[in-house]
Amino acid sequence: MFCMVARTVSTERSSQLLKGVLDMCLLAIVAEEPSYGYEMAQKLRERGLGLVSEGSIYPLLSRLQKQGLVEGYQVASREGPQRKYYRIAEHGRNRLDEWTREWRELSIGVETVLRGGRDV
Amino acid sequence: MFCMVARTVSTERSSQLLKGVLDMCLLAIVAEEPSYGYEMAQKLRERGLGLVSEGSIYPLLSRLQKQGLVEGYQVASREGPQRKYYRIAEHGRNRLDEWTREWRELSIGVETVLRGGRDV
DNA sequence: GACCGGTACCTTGCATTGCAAGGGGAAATC
DNA sequence: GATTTCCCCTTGCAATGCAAGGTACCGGTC
Repeated sequence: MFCMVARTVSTERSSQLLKGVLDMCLLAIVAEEPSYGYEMAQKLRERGLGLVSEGSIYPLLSRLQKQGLVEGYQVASREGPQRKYYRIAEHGRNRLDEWTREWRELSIGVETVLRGGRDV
Repeated sequence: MFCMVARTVSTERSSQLLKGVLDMCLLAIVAEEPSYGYEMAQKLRERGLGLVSEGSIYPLLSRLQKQGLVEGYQVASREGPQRKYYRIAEHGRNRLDEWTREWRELSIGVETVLRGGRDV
């Protein structure tokens, strides 16, 4: 009843951290194997990115498709409406590599700053 | 003359990754020892976050001050105009810890996704 | 056959954040 | 006195993710 407050990890704040990372994550999930929006949201949750909302995912997938990084196709389902699957495109795989590199560079930089510029 | 193009690592993209991270970084720098805007920009550059622009730093510092996370004070300099130093406030130190925790959580989550949910 | 919960997708309005591009002024060096 | 380095600030602007809302399909139950 009153548990909905409990695990709001810190939504407003953390959602800012997601900026520029979400599209990379979706691309990474699709690179592994084709998937559809609803399932991607679940996977993100499983892997510790529970704060991602569906409202962010669908527009993003459209954008990725428009950019030619993924390809979409319809598949019927026995447990609900049609699913819109996405698979990664050649172009998307390269982009994912770039983004991953940039992300790691930034990530290392941030850690360096957090540690006061000492050691690694 | 035409060298300004050379090291544009990938600004537009990477700047998105900074969202929600920059204030934490500034706080971390100030937590280490008091500093001023211009110097913070240099430190960020040294530590691998060269893409940060001064235009982002000054408004951010004002915000941090308004939120009571840092305190500002003027100091004369022999090598130019007055410097506006900032030191971390009690409240800021706690906030930095929170933000750091959240950042690491997210960071781990992203890595997990990038690795396809396998291993750590 | 009416209803419900889970599945699955999408849109609008909004707030936050960082940037580029501009400006100004102090001290030192030439 | 002109230039350079230092040091601060502001005004648009664009990108991104969210909340909140809506639609619709399906299988099962009553």
